[in-house]
Amino acid sequence: MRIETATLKDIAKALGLSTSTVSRALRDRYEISEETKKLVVAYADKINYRANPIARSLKERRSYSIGIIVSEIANNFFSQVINGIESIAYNRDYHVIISQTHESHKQEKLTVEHLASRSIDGLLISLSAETQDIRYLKDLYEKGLPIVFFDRVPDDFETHKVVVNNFKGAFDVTEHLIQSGSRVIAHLTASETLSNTKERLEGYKAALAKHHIEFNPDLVKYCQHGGMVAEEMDDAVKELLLLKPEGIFIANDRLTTGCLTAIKNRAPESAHQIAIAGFTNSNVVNLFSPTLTSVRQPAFEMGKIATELIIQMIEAKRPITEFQTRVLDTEIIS
Amino acid sequence: MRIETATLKDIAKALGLSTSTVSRALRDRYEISEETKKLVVAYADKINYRANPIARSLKERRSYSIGIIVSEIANNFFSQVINGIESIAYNRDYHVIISQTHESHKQEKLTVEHLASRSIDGLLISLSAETQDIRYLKDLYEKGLPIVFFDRVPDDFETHKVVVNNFKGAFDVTEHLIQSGSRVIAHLTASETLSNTKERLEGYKAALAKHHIEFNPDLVKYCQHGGMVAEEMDDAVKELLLLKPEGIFIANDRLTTGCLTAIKNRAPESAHQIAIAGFTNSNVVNLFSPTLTSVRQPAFEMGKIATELIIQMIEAKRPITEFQTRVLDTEIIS
DNA sequence: CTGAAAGCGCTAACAC
DNA sequence: GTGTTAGCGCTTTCAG
Repeated sequence: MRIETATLKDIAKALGLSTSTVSRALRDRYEISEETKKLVVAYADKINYRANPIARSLKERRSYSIGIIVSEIANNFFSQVINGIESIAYNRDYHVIISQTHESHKQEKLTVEHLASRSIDGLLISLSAETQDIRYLKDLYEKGLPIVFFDRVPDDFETHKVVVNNFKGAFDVTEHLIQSGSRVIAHLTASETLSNTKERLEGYKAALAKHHIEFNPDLVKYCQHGGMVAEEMDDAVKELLLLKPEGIFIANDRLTTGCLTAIKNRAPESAHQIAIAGFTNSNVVNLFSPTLTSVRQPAFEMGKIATELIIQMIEAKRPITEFQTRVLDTEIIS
Repeated sequence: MRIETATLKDIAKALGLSTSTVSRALRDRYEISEETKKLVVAYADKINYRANPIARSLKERRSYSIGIIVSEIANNFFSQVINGIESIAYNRDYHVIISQTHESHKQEKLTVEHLASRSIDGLLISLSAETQDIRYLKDLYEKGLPIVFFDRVPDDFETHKVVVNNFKGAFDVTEHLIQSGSRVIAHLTASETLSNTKERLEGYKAALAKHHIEFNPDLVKYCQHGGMVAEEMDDAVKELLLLKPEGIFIANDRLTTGCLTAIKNRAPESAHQIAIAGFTNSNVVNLFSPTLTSVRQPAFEMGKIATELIIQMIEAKRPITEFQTRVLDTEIIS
């Protein structure tokens, strides 16, 4: 439903000018006399004129808006990233359009293509857990859509990326568990295909190696659905508990809370004996019991940086050829 | 950035037809012969044609999208509502545009007006905590923008609304605290101006009255920032603890977790003596310690209903004159 | 059944 | 310095 609003034509008619003069006056172009500008601006203000962004988009083939794709907004990490994005975008006069994939590749592709047809100026995306094939993103990119990846990034795509040092985060927290006295440390992780879970697994292994603890593959459990399916986590926890771990390192947000729940339900007595650590950006970890050592990602910061990069790409005069991968440090809170 | 895509013109040229014929064929109009339709559809499929939604919006003065305004997406309640909204909207071929107010009235007005200028077909809105003046919404509404309020609704606005039974939710949970043995029950709440906190206060009072407990205004603490400012909550908790409450009933999500934190920090020894209950849609309350009795709102359901109502308004042939206020029940989880 | 043409609101050559 | 005009991609009268 379009609401009746004043148009350039209305202003032009009222002031006895042409629409182009009005348009130019409002955009403060040098060709227009100060007098006319004042006149036009004053009248536009008075009638509370707002340029129609749709018409503008159609004409200019851009929309002054940035598309954001995340798997779930009901996830502290992503909502914090989004806040970071907005904090920069609005100051630079960009709007943002947020979309969720719910971890579905199909949904992701559909949404991205829809955003593209809406003339978004750039795309900030964290890939869905399912996504393998990024051909469709490459196509859009090659046609000129600026893309910056964050968090879950593909390795075969040349553009700006913003990630955390997953290896180091995992290494440090695993070492933390070791230093707190655990030697038998389990690792609960998501699908092997995600870049960041791979890196976290490597960090875990490296910390074990450093402390001369032999890596035991049985202590690593994969949850393909990355914490979206309670049963899967419960099964994994059940099997893990049989191995009597002294510590558990969990690779992502949803798995962390899901696994905590499973342990609490399954083995309330031993829950407090096992040292649990995991990646999460929850704001309420301090309330958890059993207590949790959390690996926190600088989500807000990540959003800010990604946005600066995408705006830089959007506003670049000539195609960018030098791309950066910004790696941020995680923080351990225990 | 507009990506190069095929247009109606391209199809028309390729097939030796006019754009209007192609347009009609794709929209399956009766005037076009089956033959031509097949031809056009086949070709459109082949080249993966997608109508440009911007051009369509400009022409039709609508966008097949629904605007959503919430205070924070980093809030389980709202993100669940949004999921409910999407679940209906996408099936009915509407896109959604999500915006946050961060509880700022100014931001709210700005965003709503921007969405309106983007030709959204309808608006789903939960008012910001600051919002008093809804004149600007009335104006848009009168100009023809369908609006459905949810959660935080104004009382002087005739349209569909979806809310929870705040009175009953508060009454029940307060009674629950009483029945668990508390007689001195504090109430921590947000700004008095929000409709739902008012109702929750009333429910609390009514439960006390029913059980012949005298209402003590000192036991009610208001946090103007509704849980956005830690200090405010901490002060309120500090004062409350002096009054030795046996139970505390907290009126909203952020306050609930914030207050739990404050109690835990301030009085770890007594935290487990006090029965705490509060409104929250957190998915991880089961992990909390001290334990919490939560009043949960049917957020997903709320989103679904609001969306059905807004689509009904959007697609109504004639102006709607009969409005409903749907009241959903909360659920107590302890 | 199909085509020509106007127009949604805006911007930007190109006149003058 | 200002106006005229074309056109972004689409839908939709109005003609034929």
